[in-house]
Amino acid sequence: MNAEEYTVGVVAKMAGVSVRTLHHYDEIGLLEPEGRSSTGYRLYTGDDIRTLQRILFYRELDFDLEAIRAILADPASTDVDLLHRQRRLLTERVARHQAMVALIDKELNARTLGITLTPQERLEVFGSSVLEDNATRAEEQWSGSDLWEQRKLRASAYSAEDWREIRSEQSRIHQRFLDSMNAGIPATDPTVMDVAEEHRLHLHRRFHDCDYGTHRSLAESYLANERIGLNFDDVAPGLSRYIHDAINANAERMTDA
Amino acid sequence: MNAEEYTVGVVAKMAGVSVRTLHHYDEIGLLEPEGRSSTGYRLYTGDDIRTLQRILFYRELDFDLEAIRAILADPASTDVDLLHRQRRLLTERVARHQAMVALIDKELNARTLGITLTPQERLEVFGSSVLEDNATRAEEQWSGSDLWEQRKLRASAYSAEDWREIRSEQSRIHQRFLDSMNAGIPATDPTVMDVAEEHRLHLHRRFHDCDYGTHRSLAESYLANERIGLNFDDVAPGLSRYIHDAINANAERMTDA
DNA sequence: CTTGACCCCTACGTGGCGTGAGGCGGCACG
DNA sequence: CGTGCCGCCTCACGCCACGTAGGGGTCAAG
Repeated sequence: MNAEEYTVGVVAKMAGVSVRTLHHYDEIGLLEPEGRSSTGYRLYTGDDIRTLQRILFYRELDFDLEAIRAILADPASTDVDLLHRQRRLLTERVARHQAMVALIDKELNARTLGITLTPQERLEVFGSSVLEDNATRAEEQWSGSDLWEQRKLRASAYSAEDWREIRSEQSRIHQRFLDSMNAGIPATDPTVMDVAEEHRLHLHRRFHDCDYGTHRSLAESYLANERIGLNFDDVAPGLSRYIHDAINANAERMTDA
Repeated sequence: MNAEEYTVGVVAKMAGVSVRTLHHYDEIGLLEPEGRSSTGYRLYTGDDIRTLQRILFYRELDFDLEAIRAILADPASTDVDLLHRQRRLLTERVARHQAMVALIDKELNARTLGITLTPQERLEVFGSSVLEDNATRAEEQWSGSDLWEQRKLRASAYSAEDWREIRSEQSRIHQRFLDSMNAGIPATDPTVMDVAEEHRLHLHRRFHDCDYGTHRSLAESYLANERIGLNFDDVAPGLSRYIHDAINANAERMTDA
């Protein structure tokens, strides 16, 4: 049963990394195999492999090897803060990538329609969704992260009864969006904007501060998510877009007035 | 109006990159500023900035600088195939990142509950979601991509009238899930499983082949997306999870029988 | 006893910058 | 008119996480 000793090549294949990588980890002392054969072959045990899996996990999260070494060395340093940080980085990246997929879709759509986008048009898109993003990202995402904290905090305080109530509020709002959309009413119709306003107030009361700007960026994220075909796009294709438009129309109406 | 000439520092700030990066791009001839001032200062024009934006776009997609150079050089290579490829890369990455976020959440949850995961437990997670992922990723993602093609193909054929019909089907199904959840009926109740089965048939008829396995992985993606707080979680928190559970219960019932 | 796959180690290469060092250019303030 | 001080310039070396090449031992099968 203790015959679980593997040579580099085997381990490499199992873990999906190169032999050189294992050599490297050995060199820098990040993962030294338990033993060597009489002929100098590295012999990895099951424990080693498990350590390797942890290493690869953190590597995938974009920790550099020194950080990983620290994590492995001090079991307590896998601390919550660190994980939160990584979570934030990941979700930021996901959001950016989703926006980029939306971009690609836009380009593809234009192409299949035979409309080659002018450089200008293309750059507007890049400008607003990639670069501006890059510039203001930190700020935006911080506020975004803040919202999340707030939301979590409040959510944790609700009872099962509260949740039932909240859900019924939500389902009513949701249904009204759906009905309007199915009836063919444009998202910019005042009655639909009213629903958007209710949606905003609902979020504000139940979850987190939600001014018009915040509401707008939430709408963006609905949209970004719809583009990759997740969301409840399966349940109601176009609904994300519809709600998004309504929210924006409402925000404009309210901030102009 | 032609006063749009910017020095490195300005451009760097605008684009959210370092001055050194711009120097580097100049060095390797990837982005050479249109001109220089009499004193040797790099002067970037609006066009240069737009090129930079494209560069950063592709960089975000993990193209190396040589590949980017090629793309920029050959206008025809911004072609549909390439975009499709990039779309796939992006969505794959999004999926992986989302899975990783879910992983982090799991770890965080365990920690706040004071349950330090045993190495064993942790490795089950790693095994299934990271390493196995590494091994079978290509295959999985291909089949996933297939569904998408099918879906798009079919979706493009529907008329506005069709869509109206489809939406009403969907909204009925959606509403039934919501009602059941609000009524406190467990997701594993046969009546709810029936809704899940209808959902599956709906997808199958309207969008793409959808056997129980496919349905299950769709359920997973709903869930993965809920974890990052997007989706219609704002509209109905817990609904993703509820539908997910119903789908799984239904799939089990059907494949066992 | 050969063959071919696998292992060892040494050592240099690479990509995409970061990080000085040493020295001009420009301009606001005293 | 000097004098900071910031921003720009050009070398040029450093860094990380490996890739790659090369010369040579090892192991199991035929």
